[in-house]
Amino acid sequence: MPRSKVRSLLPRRKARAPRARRSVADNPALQAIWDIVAQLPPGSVSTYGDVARAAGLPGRARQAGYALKHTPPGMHLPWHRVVGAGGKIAFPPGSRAHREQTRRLRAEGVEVANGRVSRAALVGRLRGD
DNA sequence: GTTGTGACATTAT
DNA sequence: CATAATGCCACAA
Repeated sequence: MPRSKVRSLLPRRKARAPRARRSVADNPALQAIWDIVAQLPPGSVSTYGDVARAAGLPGRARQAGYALKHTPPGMHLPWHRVVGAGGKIAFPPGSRAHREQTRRLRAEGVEVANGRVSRAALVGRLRGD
């Protein structure tokens, strides 16, 4: 039996949006995330999940983290305004990045204690509340 | 192809 | 409070 025929009998898989990228910077998903982060006002803090959702990528918090980890050189984003669910800083406690983020947040008047930002600083939807 | 990883989130125990 | 189980999905190896 010809391969073409066999292929036609195979189970139909859910079609996914085409992803014809040549580089990281061309990835529309990352662009969307960078865009959202860029708009976070000073003194406010959002979460990876919320950023992803605002970027049209619900349920893809990890992509938000990936996007921030790969911001192009020269693009200065307020990455420090993004933390994990519940306001927890995502970097390992004591790490360079962890201290840096804490420092920057405090410089904007955001209270940080035990690797957590005060609930009041969280912007937008924080489930319930 | 498969497997492992990760700046995550949610729910259950 | 902590840990585990899932779900999620792009990437790198």
